[in-house]
Amino acid sequence: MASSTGSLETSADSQPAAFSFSFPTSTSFSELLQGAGNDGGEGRSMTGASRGFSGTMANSGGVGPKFKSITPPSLPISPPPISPSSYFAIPSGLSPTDFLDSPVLLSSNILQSPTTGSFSTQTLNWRGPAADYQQGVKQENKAYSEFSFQTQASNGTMQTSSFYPSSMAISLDQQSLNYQQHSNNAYAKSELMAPTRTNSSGIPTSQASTQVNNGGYQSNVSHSSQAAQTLRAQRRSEDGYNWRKYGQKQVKGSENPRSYYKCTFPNCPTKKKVERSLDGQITEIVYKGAHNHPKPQPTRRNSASSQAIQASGAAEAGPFGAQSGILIDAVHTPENSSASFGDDDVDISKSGADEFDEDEPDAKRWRKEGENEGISASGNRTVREPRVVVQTTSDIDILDDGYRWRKYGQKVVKGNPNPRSYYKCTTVGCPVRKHVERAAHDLRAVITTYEGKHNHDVPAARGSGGSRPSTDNNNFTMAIKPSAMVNHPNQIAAAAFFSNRPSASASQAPFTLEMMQASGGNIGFSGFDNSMNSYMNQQQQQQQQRRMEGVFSQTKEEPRDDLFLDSFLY
DNA sequence: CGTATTTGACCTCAG
DNA sequence: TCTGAGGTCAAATAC
Repeated sequence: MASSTGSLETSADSQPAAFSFSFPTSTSFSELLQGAGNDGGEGRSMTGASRGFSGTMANSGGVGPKFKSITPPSLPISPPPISPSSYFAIPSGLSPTDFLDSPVLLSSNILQSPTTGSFSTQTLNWRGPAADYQQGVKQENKAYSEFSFQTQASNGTMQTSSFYPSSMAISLDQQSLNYQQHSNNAYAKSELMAPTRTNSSGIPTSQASTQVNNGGYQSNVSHSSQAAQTLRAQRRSEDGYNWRKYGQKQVKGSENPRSYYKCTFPNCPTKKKVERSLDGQITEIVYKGAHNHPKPQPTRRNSASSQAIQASGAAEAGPFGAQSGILIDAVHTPENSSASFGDDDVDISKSGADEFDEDEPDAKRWRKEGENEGISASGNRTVREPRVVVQTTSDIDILDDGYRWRKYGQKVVKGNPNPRSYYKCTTVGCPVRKHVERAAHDLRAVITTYEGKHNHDVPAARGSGGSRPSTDNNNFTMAIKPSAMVNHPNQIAAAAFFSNRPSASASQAPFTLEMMQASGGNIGFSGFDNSMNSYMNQQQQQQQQRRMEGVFSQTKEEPRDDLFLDSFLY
């Protein structure tokens, strides 16, 4: 779509409803795609900025994103999304908003994907390191089941690794709040500062790097014909992490081959699968598991960048770590310069399909995501922006992320007796939505799914006298048990920014100071114990929940797209 | 020569 | 229990 407007169609199913929406950004997805073009890197990101529900946007096809039944076209994806959940703290003095202002967010609205290196990744983290912490080292299984992009903090081992910035070297024990905050802050800063990062070869890695001007992905690096080596290099560093391809398969229902990658870091359970169109464009990226280590240092950087890196590294080391680091380098490096990163960052949103695909258990998502992708409403496969899907674990609680939300629907979805409430950002023109639900297996676990990217700053923090949330040790926002999937890079990013502590999972919505206070301050540290519960006791959680709800309820008004949703929901 | 990718076979699991 | 699809393994191959 050339225009920023897209229409969603529900799937054939029963609800024919369709609706249209416009994206805030001027760049069309298709444009983004083109820009992204072919760099082979998974890194490309596309992003769609805001797609609400995801639909895919049909690019050229003109088909709008589809919702549920149709294959989820993934919307925009940007480069790897950041992990939604990354938790990191915002340095004092900085507010989430600041991050928003950062090139990364602003520019393209695109977040990189966690894995790919795109912002998203960083921003979003999947489960935070917390997960790891919690369970000690968590079993891959769990990790996997949860979701992907996490930036986890690191485990002790990793931290000591030479790869990481000195700042990163922290022992597990240190994962105390301070540490986390420290790292988080660093992380956050780094992100702010460095929107892009470079790959080992000095090329901006990840999508971001590859992207170019249009905000879309750039394919500088790899235009279709790039050498395999180039591709390899990119893969390794796209999102700042190193990946090893361990399989490729043709997925039924899709003409696009799906490639499977594993993080090469020892014992890191993170995996990602990338689906590319025949022309090499990434149509979908799904991350699974959280990195349990900081992001590897880029091979080259200038002094300025090195600082950034360090910061990032620290951040990465933190809970969220993993993904985050990506951006940093880029910023400082010439290569990175502005440009590109937008796309990467932006990205991701998950396609609406996912979101609304409520019927599908998260557990299956990893598996099913690939299917359907790229199919336009008409049934034709279209090139779409890759979408990045983050799968998170269910350990997390939902928190306030600093934005104001209006509840526009609620529904009990299949497989979970707990109602899923649906919220929409109350800012006019902001397409971001999220839905929250408590896990069927554990009420303490909240699954939050974000969709779309905020096209505005974070409103004044509630309870903070109108000031933005800060990250001071005393006042920092943290994400608590976010669970679920975060699709949107943006959101993820936002979440990440808010959160300080690595929580068990990644995606989470961060919560505000107010919430923290409410929780009695325990929250921060709790994540290390058991996987599911770590954080706070139920009461606390309930309190938070109430607060959140209260917050939500405060915002009102809202448009009608909701109606659209409502039609689905009810 | 070392490392990463390719690719067919095998494994796992949901229906 | 069977079947099929997705995911993973690992030897072969490429870089």
